[in-house]
Amino acid sequence: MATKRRLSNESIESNSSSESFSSMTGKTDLEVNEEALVHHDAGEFHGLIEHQTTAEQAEKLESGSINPFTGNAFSDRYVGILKKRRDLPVHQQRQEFLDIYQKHQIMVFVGETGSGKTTQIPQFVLFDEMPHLKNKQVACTQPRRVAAMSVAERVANEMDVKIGEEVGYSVRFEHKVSNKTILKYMTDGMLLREAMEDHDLTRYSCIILDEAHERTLATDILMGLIKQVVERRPDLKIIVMSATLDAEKFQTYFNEAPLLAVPGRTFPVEVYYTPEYQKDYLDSAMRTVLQIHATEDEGDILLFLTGEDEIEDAVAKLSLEADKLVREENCGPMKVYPLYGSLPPHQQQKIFEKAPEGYNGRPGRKVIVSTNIAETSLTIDGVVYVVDPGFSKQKVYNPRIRVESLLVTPVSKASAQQRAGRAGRTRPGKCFRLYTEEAFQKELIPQSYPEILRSNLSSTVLELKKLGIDDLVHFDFMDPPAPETMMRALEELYYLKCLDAEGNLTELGRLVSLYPLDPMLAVMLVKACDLNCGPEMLTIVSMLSVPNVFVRPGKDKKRADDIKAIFTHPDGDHLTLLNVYHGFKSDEAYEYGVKKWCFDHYLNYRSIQAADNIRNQLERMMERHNLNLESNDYDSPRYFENIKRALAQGFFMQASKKKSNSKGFLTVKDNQQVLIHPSSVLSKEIEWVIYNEFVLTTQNYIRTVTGIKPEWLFEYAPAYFNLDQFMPGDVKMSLERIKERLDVYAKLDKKRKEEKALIENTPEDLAEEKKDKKEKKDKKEKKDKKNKKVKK
DNA sequence: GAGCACTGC
Repeated sequence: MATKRRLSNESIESNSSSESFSSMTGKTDLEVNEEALVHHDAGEFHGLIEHQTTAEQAEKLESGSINPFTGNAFSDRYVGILKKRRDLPVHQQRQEFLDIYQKHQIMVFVGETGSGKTTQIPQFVLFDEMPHLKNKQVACTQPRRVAAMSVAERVANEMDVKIGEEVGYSVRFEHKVSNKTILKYMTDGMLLREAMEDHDLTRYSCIILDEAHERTLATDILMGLIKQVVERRPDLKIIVMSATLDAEKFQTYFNEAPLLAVPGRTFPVEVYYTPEYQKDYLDSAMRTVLQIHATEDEGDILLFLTGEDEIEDAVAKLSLEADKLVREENCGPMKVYPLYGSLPPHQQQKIFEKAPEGYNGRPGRKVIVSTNIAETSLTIDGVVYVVDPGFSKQKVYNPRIRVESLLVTPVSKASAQQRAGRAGRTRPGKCFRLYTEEAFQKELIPQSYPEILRSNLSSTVLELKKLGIDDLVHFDFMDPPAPETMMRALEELYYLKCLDAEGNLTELGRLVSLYPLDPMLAVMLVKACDLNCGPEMLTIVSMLSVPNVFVRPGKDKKRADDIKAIFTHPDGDHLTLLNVYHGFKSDEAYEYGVKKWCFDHYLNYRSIQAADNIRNQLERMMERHNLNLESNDYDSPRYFENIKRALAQGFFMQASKKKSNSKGFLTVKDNQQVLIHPSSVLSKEIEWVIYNEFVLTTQNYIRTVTGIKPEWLFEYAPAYFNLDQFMPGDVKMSLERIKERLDVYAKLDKKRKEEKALIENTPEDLAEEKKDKKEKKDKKEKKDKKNKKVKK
C-alpha cells in the first residue's frame, strides 16, 4: 500500500477499478503451449445433425493411430501435443463451434488472448470439411507475414505433417504449399491478390479471416468482397475471428451472423490513472518508470512512446537516471532497451534478454521503450508494468492535397486496453496511464480508425475494379471511406489512363492492377518499357518501395554525406538511387563483400536487399506480360532523358516548379509552397521537378525529386494539364508560356509538313520562299533549344 | 538543413 500511496503522491493515483484484461485483442496466439488456466466441463453433446461430424467423432479421429489426412501412422510426439491442445480453452467449445459452423454460412468467432483460436479453429474445420475429399482448401488469413508463417509451422507440427504439404503458407516472396495442401495460412493481402484472378475464390471451401478487428485495408476489402461471394457460392463457409470489443459490429455487417465467444487466458491488470492532465508526457513517463523501479516488486516495465527519436532519447536519459538510483537509493540495476520497427533484428532480439539480477534485496529490472510494435506484432513475456502515455503516431490522409502524413495522436480505448493487457501475460500486472480517468472515458475514441479511412485509395480502387466491382459507390464497406477520398482516387486513375471516362478499367489499368505497386509507380514502370528503359525503371521503382537506403549516423553525418556524393546524379534522386543499386550489384561490391560494402558506403543493406527481392519479383511479372526489357545504350543521350520522361509519365501529378528568386517550390495545380528536402542531391538550378513524396514535418517538404522538362507534362498528360482548370498564379503563367511556345512549334511543324508536300508539286520560286521561312524557324528552334540547355 | 508508427502485395 505504501507503494501505491507514494506513487499517487508523485504522478499516479490508484484507481480502485481494476479492469480485467481477458478481453485483450490483437495477438497472434503464438503461445498456446502454456498450461491451461481455464477449465470447463467437457459439456454434453446433444442435438447433433445427422451426417455431420461431431466433436466426439473428430476427437476420435484425432486420437486414432492413423492420420486421416495423410494415411500415415501418427508419431509419438503427436500424442503429447494433442494432450496439450485439449487443455486449450477453445477445445471446450468444439461441439458448440461445430453446431454453429454446420448450420450457418458465416459466423463470427471471438477468441480472447491465448484461447488457441488461430491454431485450433482451422483444425476443427478440417475435421469437419475433409477438404481433401472435395479437392478444396481451407484458408486462414493473418495481417502479418511472420504470424502466417510461424502459425503454419506450428499447426503442421500439431497435425503431424510436413510444412508445405497438408499444411502450408503463402506470403509474398514465400510460398510453402503443394497440391496436397488443405490448410493454408496466408496474409490477407495475398488472398486479395488471389481474388483478383479468381473472383469467386473457388479453390476454398472455407475462409477464416483472423484478427479481423485490426481492420487492415486488405481485411476490409476482403470482407466486402466475401459478402458478395457468399451470395454466389452457397457452399463457401466464412469464419470471421475478432476481439470481443467490436464483435457486434462484425455480426451486424455479416447479416446478423451468429457469434461464439471463448474465454482467454490472461491475468488481471490493475489500471492507474493520473489525478490530473500531464503537460509533458515524456517527463511524466520517465518519472513513472523510475518510480516503479524504485518502489515496485520484481517485474519488467514496458513504456510506449511514439517514434525512434523519442525512444532513443528516453533510453539514454532513463539509463543515466537508473545509474543514479543505484548509487543514491540503493536500487537494483535497471537495463533499458529501445524497440521500434527500423531497429535491426539482432538489436530487436535484445529485448528478450533476461533482466539483470537484483541487488541487496532490491529487484533488477529491464525496461523496454517501444513504439506500437509491442502492441500487436511483438509479445514480450515477463512484462508486469506497462506505462502508457496514451499517444502513438498514426497515418492520416488529406484527400484535398493528396498527402499522407504521420501525426502524433491520442490512442483509442481499444488500443489503451491492448497496451494494458501486455502487463498481464505471465502474472497479474499493473498499467499506469499518464492521463486522467475522465480523459480515458470522454476523450479517447472507442476504436482506432480503420486504415481504409486513413489512406489514399488509388491502389484500392484499382484493385476493386480488378475484382470485378464496378459500382464502387454502392460497395458495401464496413466503414465507407470519405466520398472525397474515393473521388480523388478515381480522378487520379483517370489521369493515369487506368480508367476511362466512364470509370471502366482500360487495358493499361488491367495491366497495372496486377503489380504490387502504387498505380503511379506501376504506370511509370510499364511506360518505361516503351522508352527502352524498363530495366532502369525496375530498379528505381524497387528502390522507392523500401525504407530509405541511405544511413546517416549522428556522429558521422559529414562522412556519410561525402560518400553519398559518389552516387549522386546531378539530375536528381531517382537517378542517384539507380547508381546506388548499380554499385550494390557491381563486381567491386561483390568482391569486397556486399554487406561490408554497404556498411562502408553508409547504405542500409537490408533495404537494398529487399529492393533487390522486389526487383526480381517485378521483373518476372514483366517478362510474363511480355514487356520490353531492353535498355538504351548507356552512352546515348537518350539513356537518362528517357528515364526522366518515364518518371514524368507516372508522376506528372506530383510536379513542382521553382519559385522565382526563392529557394522554395510550388506544387503544380494546387500551388502548395514546399521546400526540397535537405537530403536531396538535386542541384539548385533545376526549375521543374517531379517528386516521389510530400512529407509534412517541420515544413512542407518534397522528397526524392528529379528534374524534368515541363514540355513533357503536356506531352504525356494533356488532360491533366488543361490550364483552364488551374488556379491563377506563378505556375499557371509559366505553363501558359510553355504551352504557347509548344503550340507555335506545333503549328510550324504542321505548316512545314504541308510545305514539304507543296515543294514536291509546285514551281521552284514558291519552294524557295518556303525554304527561307523554314530556315528562319529552324534557327529560332535551335536558339530555343540552346537556351533551354543553358538553363538546365 | 532533416527523420521512418506499423503492416502488406
